[in-house]
Parts: sequence; C-alpha cells; structure tokens
Amino acid sequence: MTETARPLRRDAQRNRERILLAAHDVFASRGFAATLDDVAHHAGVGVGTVYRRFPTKEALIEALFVDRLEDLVSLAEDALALPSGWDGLTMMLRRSIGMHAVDRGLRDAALCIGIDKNHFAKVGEHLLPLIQELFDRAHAEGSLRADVGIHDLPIIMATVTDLARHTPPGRPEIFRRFLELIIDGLRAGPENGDLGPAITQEDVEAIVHDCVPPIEARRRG
Amino acid sequence: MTETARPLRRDAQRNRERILLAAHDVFASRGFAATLDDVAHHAGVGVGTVYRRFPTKEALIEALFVDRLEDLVSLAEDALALPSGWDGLTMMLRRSIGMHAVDRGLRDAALCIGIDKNHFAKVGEHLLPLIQELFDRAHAEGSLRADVGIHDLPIIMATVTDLARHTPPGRPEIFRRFLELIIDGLRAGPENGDLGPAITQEDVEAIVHDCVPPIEARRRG
DNA sequence: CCGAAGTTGAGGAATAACCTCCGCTTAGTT
DNA sequence: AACTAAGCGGAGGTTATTCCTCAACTTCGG
Repeated sequence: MTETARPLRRDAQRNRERILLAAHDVFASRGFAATLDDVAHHAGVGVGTVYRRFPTKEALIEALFVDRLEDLVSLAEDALALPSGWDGLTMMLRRSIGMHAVDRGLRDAALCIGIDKNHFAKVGEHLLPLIQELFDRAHAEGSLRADVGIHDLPIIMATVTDLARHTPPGRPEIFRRFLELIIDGLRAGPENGDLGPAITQEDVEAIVHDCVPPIEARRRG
Repeated sequence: MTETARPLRRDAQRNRERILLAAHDVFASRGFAATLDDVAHHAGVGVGTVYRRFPTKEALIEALFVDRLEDLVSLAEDALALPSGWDGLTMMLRRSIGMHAVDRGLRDAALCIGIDKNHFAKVGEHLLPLIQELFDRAHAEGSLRADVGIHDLPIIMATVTDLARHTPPGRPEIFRRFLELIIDGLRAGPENGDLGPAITQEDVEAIVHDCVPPIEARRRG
C-alpha cells in the first residue's frame, strides 16, 4: 500500500515551490478564505497546475502551516524562559498577535489548534501544555487575575486579530493599543470587576469555528 | 416641488407595516447584510412589494432605525444622571452593547453615527456631546485612565459586538465577560501600561467602514 | 363594475468560488 | 532527433448568492 512517490519533473518541482511561495503571500493577506485561483494567479501559473499539485485546499494549508506553527512553540518556550510569569504571558500575547496580524493564514491556523483534530493536533500537543504553564506561573505569582484561564486566550486572540484585520495596513498601533488595554484588564487588581462564569471548551469551539473560514471547501451538494 | 404624498390603500398600508415588522427581525439577526428578499419572505409578501414600498435598502434602514437610535440618546442621558462618572460610562457601555448584541441592525446603525453623514447625522449631533460629557466626567474624577478617549469607544463597541455575533445565541455571558475585562482595562491604575498613540477620527472611519456592511448595495457596473 | 393601485415571484444579470478537461508544451530518456 | 509520459494553461461548466425588474394577475374603493 505504500505509495512509491516518484520524483517530480524538474519544472514541476519549480512550479510547486512557486505555488508555495505565492500561497504564503495570498494566505497571509486573505487567510483561509484565499482561493486556489488566487494562489495560481499570484504564482503565475494556471489553476490546473495548482489543483494537480494540491488536490484540495486542505493539502495546501497543511503543507504551508504545519511547520510554521512550530514557531509558536518556540515563542512559548522563549516566554517560559523569562523569570517573570507575567512578562512571559504578556510577551506571548504581544508577539503571537503580532505574528498573526502580519499573517492572517497563520492566525487562522493557530486558532484551529485544539479545535481541529485532523490537521494541527500534533502542534497542539506541544503548544498547549506550554501555554498552560505560562498561565499557571502567572497565577502562582499573583500577577494574573485568578478568574481568567487558558480558554480566554483564543477569545482574546480571535478578537484582537480580527480588529487587526479591519485596521488599515501599516497602522499596527491600533490593535496594539487595544491589546494593551486588555492586558491591563488581565492584571490582578483590587478593583477588578466580576467576569461571570468561565469560558468552556465548547464555547471556544463554537466561537472559533464561526470566526475561521472552513479549511475544506463546502462540497457541492 | 412638494410631493403630494397621497395616502396608501388600506391593504398596502397593512403590508407596509408587516414589512417593517419583518425587517426589524431580519435586520436584528443579520444586520445591514440582510437582503430585501429575506425581509419579503419573512413578511409573507412578494419581493416586488418590498421594492415598491422601499425602493432601496437605504430607505428601509432609515425608516427602521432613525427613531430607534434615539434610545441611545436616552441611555446616555440616564448614564449622565448617575452621580459617578465611572458608573455612568460603564453603564453606557454595558447597556448599549447589550442592546447591540440583541439587534445587530441597531449595532450597524450605531456604528455609522459619526461616520455616515447622510443617514444618521442628526442623531450624532445629539448623542456625541453626551458621550463626550461622559468621558469628561470620568476623566475629571480620575477613575478613567487619561490615555483613552471618545475615539476608543467605537473600536470597543465594534470589537465586542463582533464577538457577540460569533457567540452562540443564549450565551451572553461570553461577550459580557470580555467586556468586563476591557472595562477593567479602562480603569485608571498605577500599573497601567503604555497604550501608544491615540486613535484618530480617520482610524475610526476606516475601521468602522470595514466592519459594517455598506448601506447602499453596490450598483452593477 | 371598472380603473388605478397593488401584488407576485419567476427570472435576468452580476459576482464569485470551485474544479475539470483537453489540447498543447516540455523534460528527459533512448 | 525523436518520442512519450508528465506537466501545463485557462476557458468554461457548475453551484451559489444577491440585486432588482417586469408583465401578468388581484384587489380596493368609488
């Protein structure tokens, strides 16, 4: 049953790389909503070529993002290396949101971690414990308010990056400002209001599912 | 040049009311993105009837919302009646966002105030000074951090109501929780971070413009 | 009972995304 | 050089979605 993947012809290989390069750009600006037609155009290649190389959008997305999500793991590791839990957590927030604002595809992929079992489960296994640890350390320190938890993170990410999307390009100050406001809201303080019941995993799934374009195109029916 | 608006036939008048009722529901759930076909369907009326009565979506939106936006003016007045500026401002935030979460059309209309000179300019003239006063009072008190201003309001509103939109119906706790987090971030405090440069009117216009479906349908061209 | 006012909903036109197909080109082997 | 399998291009079929019109029909009200 093992597919003997025979090597691509050299021109095909070159085109494959062109496609991946173009896909990087197109997905960066349009996220998972990008179309393969669009990718083809940017790659200076026919649509058919793209479909031949990546039979579905899923395949292309996996080829593009599975590795790049590891960057988030490194980021979390860097954040855990900081002596202060608060600094670690806020650095993670600022940097990851910065990355996602620049690459909307990466954002969509990151939001799928922990939601989509098919594509990004592996990264999730690495990443989620690190993030949990970031929260735990900040909680233990007393710097992070006790009534927020890891499930708040995707909500914050989704919301701020959505603002970033609507923000004129070249004005990152705006969503950064908004993020700083939220970060100040995350800080433990005597006057903090009541946040009400915590976010559940189901909430996160419902919201993220609704915020991220579907990876697989709706089949005709 | 005065149009002698002759009275509608009785059945037409009844249909007009049905349409407005249906439009209320449809716009509440879909916002300005609702289609007149949709409204017609919900009203149990042919599409043609809707187009006869309201030649454009604009006309229908105006008929629906111009009055209802006055509710926001009342709300702001109530908020100004509170002794504490902080309580007034946060009440305004909580209540208006609550209203907008329930009626997405109202949200879209409210966001257009101060952006769209054609449709809602009059309400803006009433509302904006009241809101400015809310901010001024809270600033004077020292309860609201000095580095946020009235231009932050539409950003907060747009963002939180957008979350509300993605939130499963019947779980208002989620966006409320998020709003409370932001409110705690708005409170003046010694540890507050640096928000960076303030939001400008142009920023607001660009963002809101991008967050709200266009009132006028794109003409074919 | 008639004419003006009103209604209807199928359907034309624009837009947009997905993907296939088949005639043509090219790499690379003999 | 010739041949062939691999690869390429992109027009166009298909499915949606939205906007809005129009010609045939119905109803109101004098």
